[in-house]
Amino acid sequence: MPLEKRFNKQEALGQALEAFWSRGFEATSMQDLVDCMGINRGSLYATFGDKRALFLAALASYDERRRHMLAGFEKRYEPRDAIRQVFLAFTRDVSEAGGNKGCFITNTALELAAHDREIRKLVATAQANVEDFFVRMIRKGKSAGDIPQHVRPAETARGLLASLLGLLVLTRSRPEGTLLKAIVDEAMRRLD
Amino acid sequence: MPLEKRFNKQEALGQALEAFWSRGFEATSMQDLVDCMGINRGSLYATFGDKRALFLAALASYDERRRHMLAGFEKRYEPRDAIRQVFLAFTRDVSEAGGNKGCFITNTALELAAHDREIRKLVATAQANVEDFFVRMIRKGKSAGDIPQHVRPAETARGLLASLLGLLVLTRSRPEGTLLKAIVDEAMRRLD
DNA sequence: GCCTTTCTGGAATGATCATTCAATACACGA
DNA sequence: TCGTGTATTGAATGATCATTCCAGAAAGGC
Repeated sequence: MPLEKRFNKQEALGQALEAFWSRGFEATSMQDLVDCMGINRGSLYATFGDKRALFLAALASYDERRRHMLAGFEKRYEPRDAIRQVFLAFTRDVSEAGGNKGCFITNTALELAAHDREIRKLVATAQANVEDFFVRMIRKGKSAGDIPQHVRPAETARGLLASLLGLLVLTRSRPEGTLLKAIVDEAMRRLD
Repeated sequence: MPLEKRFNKQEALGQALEAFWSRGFEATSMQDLVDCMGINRGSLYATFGDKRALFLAALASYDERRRHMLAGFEKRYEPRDAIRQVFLAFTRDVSEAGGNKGCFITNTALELAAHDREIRKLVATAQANVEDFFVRMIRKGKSAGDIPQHVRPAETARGLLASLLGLLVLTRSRPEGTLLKAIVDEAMRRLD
């Protein structure tokens, strides 16, 4: 049997994700990645392929992590609170050092989606997942009496998605806690 | 008197704006700019300074153009329609070839604002301008009877801003006319 | 017609980019 | 203990990056 790998693939991918998430695709160099992943150049190319493939792997890993988060909220909270938690999850660590990274998928949506069909599809699917999550929660909330009957699931879910994406933009340009909280509250009033 | 410039500064800046707007800062090379601006390298550096300065000039030019747009809407339309026009302005040319460029300032918010204080300030101010525009229009609409009395200006303006920014994200990742129109309608329901 | 001044054109610079490669280190099966 | 095969390492590659620079062109003033 050959020499076993000296690094943990998932850990290294996690480090790459942090770098891409914070600075984006173009502004992150392979040198940056070699440094922050604690991996050698050759190993990086051997395990992950080229820069774009590594980026896609990081994006997929983030997407999965986020799907788990949604599933967790769906299980742990009442429908209405589950929706609120999605919003709060992104406003939470904004004040920490280097914390205003926003949402990796949303950042990618603006940087790459318009010019890269594969990435656009991935991003669009991820956004549609959140939209579907909102629809599901609204329906559940309506039958549970948690959410009033006049709320229209599909329409409201789209509106919530837009508000969430807007929040994620503001996270990077105006990372003030009070503003972001106010946006969340306003968005949630759709469910009153 | 010396040889007069062979190019029009504003036109050249306009071309640079198109390039940055479409591809962002990092993905646009000086070579791209030399090509699309129809200017020589030396002239470019002599008139605009380095890449970042040119980008800032393009951003400022876009910002001014947009302020004019808002002022025009304020003059031409009833308050409620003025707000709607802002939303529609960004969904209009999405279907055209190479048209899903979104909003230059929003694109910049995600690409650069988190790591560049000067740009963050510029972006934040531009967003605040839109927010203020919404506040003004809501107040005006309320006294004109165009917008119902229960609408709270500051809060609703923030909500509208978030929806608008979300729309601008979707413009790049899911540029489907029907989705975008639906988002606009949902956002405007805040004023019913 | 020459001088000054400004703009132009493109070559040159050095840094950094993503990617490849050959040499070395290592663990296991024989 | 020796071969086999993979992982590691860091130098090397060639392209492209932003930026500088200099020789030449052109339009006044004298």
